[in-house]
Amino acid sequence: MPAPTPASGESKSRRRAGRPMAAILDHAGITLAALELINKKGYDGLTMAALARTLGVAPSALYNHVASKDDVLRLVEEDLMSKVDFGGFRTLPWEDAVRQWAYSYRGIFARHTPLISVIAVLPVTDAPQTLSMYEAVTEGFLRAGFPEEQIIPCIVALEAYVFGAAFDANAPADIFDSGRLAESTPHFTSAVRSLGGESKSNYPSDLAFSMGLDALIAGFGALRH
Amino acid sequence: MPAPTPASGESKSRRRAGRPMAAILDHAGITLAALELINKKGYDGLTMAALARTLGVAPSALYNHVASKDDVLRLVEEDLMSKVDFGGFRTLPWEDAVRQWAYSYRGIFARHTPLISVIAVLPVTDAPQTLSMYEAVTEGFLRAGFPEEQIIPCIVALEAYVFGAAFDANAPADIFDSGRLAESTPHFTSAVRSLGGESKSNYPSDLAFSMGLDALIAGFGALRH
DNA sequence: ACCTGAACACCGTTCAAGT
DNA sequence: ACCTGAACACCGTTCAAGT
Repeated sequence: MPAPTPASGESKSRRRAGRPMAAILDHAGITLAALELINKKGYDGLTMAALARTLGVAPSALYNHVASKDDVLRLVEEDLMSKVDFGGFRTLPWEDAVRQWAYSYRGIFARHTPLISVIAVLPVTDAPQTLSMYEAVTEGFLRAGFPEEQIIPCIVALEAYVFGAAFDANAPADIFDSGRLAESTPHFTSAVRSLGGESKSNYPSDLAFSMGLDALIAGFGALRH
Repeated sequence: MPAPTPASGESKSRRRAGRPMAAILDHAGITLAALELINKKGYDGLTMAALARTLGVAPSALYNHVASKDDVLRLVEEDLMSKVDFGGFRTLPWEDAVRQWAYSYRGIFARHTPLISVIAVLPVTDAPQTLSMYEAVTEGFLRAGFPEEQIIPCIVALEAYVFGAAFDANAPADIFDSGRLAESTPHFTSAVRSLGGESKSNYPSDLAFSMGLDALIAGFGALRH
């Protein structure tokens, strides 16, 4: 966990007496502090008061730099988007690039599901990191031979799948335990039992994610000319 | 919008002076009132205070019937699940049944996206409506010739896709407007423009949903023996 | 330009007191 | 058994007053 140390050339110290830590009150500093808070206490712990506390200022001071808490969430989202690995679209076959991208995308947002409702409805207009991801992915699809007008729908569908799967990755292992109602749902209960134990991987939904992703890649891949 | 009229045989009137409406304070009544509130004011309008107001009681009275607000959300979720159309699995070819189910599922939860984070992590143990849907879908997959151990992963993947797509259905039409940054993302901007106007359907994400669903159905359908 | 401190209008939840 | 009313510990946000 990288501590929010101030940038290098601080001539006038921003540190105040009695404050444990100095941090720079700009978008980058706010983003860093928000991520630190989320990692440490989860999204319930991300309050404007806690954020201000981390930064060593009064809560109201934040409103000189962001318009609202939603604004903070948008800053965090942009930072996360820049961490999604879409590099494969310049180096790998299309199928592998999509797979790498989707796994990276899901892995990051599985730990940030509260952002998904924000992203899905957020116009991309002032989100440069998000836009540069879309640009790279679009280029990858073009190079792979997709008709231009099919590309955005493919990306939208893949993203929907990734976001939905990100929620599943947080599900408890016993999510499909039918409990007392097992005897009234025999086929379902048996199908769940046939899956076997939790030995295979970290997330019980990993097999499902892999299967669905394969189907999407195969189906979309056939659209290339 | 069905008004929350009291059940038929009310011998002692529950109406209080000055209260516009009577409603029964049980799980069914609370669910109905919550749905009415959500339809009228959205999820921001669903507060314990507003719910109590609708029901004509003090907020604290609700806690004699539910443990928390999350409990209320679970009641609403169960009610919505009972409205998802999975009847096709007993009457239609597998492909058509999946398509009908997925469209119905998405249509309902597109207007209840705040529930998705609750559902995705909620053990199915005490959710009879949800379980009966899973049972019917599982039966449909078995009848269609799926190996038992493939069924749950297929359902999980389809559900992930449906939930993700439910978010998209709420996106504004201009979500992909790259704005001032258009010239730095030429391929993406051009791909968006090639989609044409909004003439085709209500939701701009309908084409994407249809394409992804086709791919999942084709890919999974090949697993039957 | 940017901060503080007080205040506002809410939240969900608890609990003693009533009937 | 189930309700009321008061209270608690919070929220996000605004704004006059300072520097």
